Order: sequence, then C-alpha cells, then structure tokens
Amino acid sequence: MNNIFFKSMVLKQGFYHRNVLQVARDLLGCRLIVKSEMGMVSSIICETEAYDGEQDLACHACKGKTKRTSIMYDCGGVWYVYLCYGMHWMLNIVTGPKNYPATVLIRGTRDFSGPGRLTRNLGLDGSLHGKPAVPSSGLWIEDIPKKKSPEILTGPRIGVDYAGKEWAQKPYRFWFS
DNA sequence: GGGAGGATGGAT
DNA sequence: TCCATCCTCCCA
Repeated sequence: MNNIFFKSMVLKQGFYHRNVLQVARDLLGCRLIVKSEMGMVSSIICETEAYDGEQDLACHACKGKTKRTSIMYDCGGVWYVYLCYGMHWMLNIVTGPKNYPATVLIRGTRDFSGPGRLTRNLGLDGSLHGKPAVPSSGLWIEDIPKKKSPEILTGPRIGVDYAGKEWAQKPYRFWFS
C-alpha cells in the first residue's frame, strides 16, 4: 500500500541527533513536506550531502562559530538556510548533538533537481532559518516505511573543490540508483 | 570600510 | 564558458 496518510510518520527530533552521515543516508526516501497558506506540498528526498564539523574544510563551520554558522552548533533538528551566489536559498537540516556543527544539505527531491530549484519551487527561503523541523514550523520530514532498503550510491560533494583534495573527494553525497 | 568569493542554475 | 546578484567573512 502507498497510503502515506495512513503510514507516514513525522521524524522525531532524536532522528537528527545522530551522526550526520547516517542522517544524510536515512533521509533518502523520506518525504519533505511544506505547509503554507497555499496548501500542502510534499516531495520524496532523493539526494543529500553531509557537512561534518569544523574539521571538514567544505563545511561552513570550518572557520568556527560565526553569525551565519551559529545555528549549526545547536542540537540537531533545526533548519539552516542561507543564500548562495546571491540568489539561491540552500536548505539544510542541522544534525548531531549540541555544539557539534554538522548539517545535511537537501540537494534534490523526486520532483525538483538541484538545491536552488528545490527551494524556489517549494517557496522556501531564509524565513525558515533556525526553526525546528516539525509540522508547526510549516516544514518537516516524514518517514515512509519501505518494503526493502533502496540502493544508495555515494560520491564527492558538488562545488567544494576549494576545500582541498582530502575533503573535496570524500564520498559525502548520497543519492538513489 | 573594502574586496573576494561562494554547498547554483540558466543562457550562450 | 560566462554571469547574475548579494551576503558573509576576512583583512586592513
């Protein structure tokens, strides 16, 4: 059965308090849900990237805690949204325990490819920054029971060559086959 | 206060 | 390959 209203479950905050690589994997196949005055829209997450702590030179927190990155030091389960190239909103979910800056970038869903187009099409922007991923915030994620585990592929993250060979090449991008 | 550059995407 | 477009961060 594919009855999402019957079987889907809002991801608990504890889901996000785990290792960022595990969260990035487990988010694949989950349903991202937006609720606004326009109604409710959802799409299955099919591509993510992990950014793992201050030692990760591709992670914004590699320069330490700043005004922009301070939200990454919160406990997992809140949205980290920032503007890229002056026009694209990037949607990330903070993961891990408090004071460990790690996030998962939601790069694409079944209906929208690319992190910039995803947010544009879903009408998401910086107003969500810092809010928790729960229904009352208007943006949250639900799990969908799967009959079998999907085959997950990994590869280097996109657009982070500046981070140096070691970190740019780590297989921190996850997507479906 | 200035300047460089960026977790993109669309046009050329 | 180029570039729109603007926020953040670093440096002076």
